[in-house]
Amino acid sequence: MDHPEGVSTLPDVSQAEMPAAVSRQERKQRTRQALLDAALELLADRGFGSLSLREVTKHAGIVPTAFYRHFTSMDELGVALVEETTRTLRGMIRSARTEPVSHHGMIDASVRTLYEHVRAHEDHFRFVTRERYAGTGPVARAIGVELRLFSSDLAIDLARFDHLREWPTEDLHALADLIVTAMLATVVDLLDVRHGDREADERTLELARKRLRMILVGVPHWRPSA
Amino acid sequence: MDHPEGVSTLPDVSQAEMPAAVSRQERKQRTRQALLDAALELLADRGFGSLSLREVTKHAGIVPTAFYRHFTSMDELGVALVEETTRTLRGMIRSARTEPVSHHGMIDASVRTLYEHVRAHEDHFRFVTRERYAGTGPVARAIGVELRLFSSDLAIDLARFDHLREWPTEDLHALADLIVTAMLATVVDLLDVRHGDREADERTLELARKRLRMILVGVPHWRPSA
DNA sequence: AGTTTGAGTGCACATCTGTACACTCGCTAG
DNA sequence: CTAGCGAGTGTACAGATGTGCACTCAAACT
Repeated sequence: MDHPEGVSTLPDVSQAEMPAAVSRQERKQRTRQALLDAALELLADRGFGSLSLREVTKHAGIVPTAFYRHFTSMDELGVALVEETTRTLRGMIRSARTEPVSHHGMIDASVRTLYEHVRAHEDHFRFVTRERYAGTGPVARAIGVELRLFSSDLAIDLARFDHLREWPTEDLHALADLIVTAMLATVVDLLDVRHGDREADERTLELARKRLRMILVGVPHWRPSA
Repeated sequence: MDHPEGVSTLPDVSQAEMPAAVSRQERKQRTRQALLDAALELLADRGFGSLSLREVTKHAGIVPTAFYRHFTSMDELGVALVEETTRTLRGMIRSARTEPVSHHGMIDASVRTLYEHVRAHEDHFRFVTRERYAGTGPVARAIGVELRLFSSDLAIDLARFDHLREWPTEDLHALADLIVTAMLATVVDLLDVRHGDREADERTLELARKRLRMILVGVPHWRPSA
């Protein structure tokens, strides 16, 4: 029972979908993706630090030594995961920007967008929120960089609003950080809700809106500079 | 070269300080503390998940199997660490409560208190901020519970202020969470500052104050309920 | 006094880890 | 058509890991 599938020389990926398209690079990239997916799945309930190369390869359906055809180390795999997650995040802000920008409905729309993207990519969001503060590895560093970029983008977007037009960038960044942090807290809350509990979902979203309102209600009364 | 120090049957702890007091329980508790200290030190740059029993015992100066005289598992050690950290936190809020409560200087005082306690117990604060979101273990759960208690305490304290006297508890909790989250973000910032960089320290504290002011400036304009 | 207790030791073992090495064999380039 | 590149394989090994077992020997109890 140790070798159930005979002498299959192909990774498990190929059995799932997409029958053809067997160019060599395509194949390689597909097992690479299998490694990323396997890692992300294993990371559902554990930290990246305690995650072995062997586990990942086993889960991906290849032999341990083949790992090095794709990454030189686990850390590199981790950084690749961050990049993948980054794409998810960028997709989210793109969605958010193409929303109605009525000053009042903006909070609701943003929270809704966040909610849908979190539910559509739970693994990615779990990964960032978990590893954000987890140690001094290249992974945490990469996440830090990415999150700072994200926050800066938000600051630029914020600068377009009336009240904020003449805030110093320093204050804008502080506000953006506050918002990002609140959003990430909401992400964690959402990931704690067990699947299908719509009531808890709605409660969490209401809390998220309340948080944002609390932050933003002070904006018109903020005296910039110091 | 495998047994450099002869036949010493005592853990490294006993060589450092406190010569006497060799009652049996005292001894036991002292190596227990050595285990906790060793773990905390090793956790300076790695996650709790990737931390082996053998490493900890080696660092504490005892043999691996002796570990079980103190904890039945690493998770239990982790929870004990959380409890230890909890004492540090309680000490901090006790300090904070015995501060001048002028409405204006309160932010400065709170940030100052936070700063001093973080610098005095960096390991503890690094531990909580690291492990807070790190996985599904008993450790993260214990931290979650403790942080929620902490936030609730703060909510009660907040209720004593004029503006907040008639806020619904729900809103109070939301505000308290916002403040706690901002404080924890500041803790992370502080731990990132390399030792002795007073300028960076002061910049971080100024940012912390700005964050709190941004949150609190909205308080008088908040319409409770919904 | 003699006996018990329990924190510590050392050895042993099965399991898992990362990675070196030599290999197969199908896609791709000449 | 043929050569070879390279993604995959299997074997192998040294080191680390958690834990069981039998032990020592000083403090604590009778």
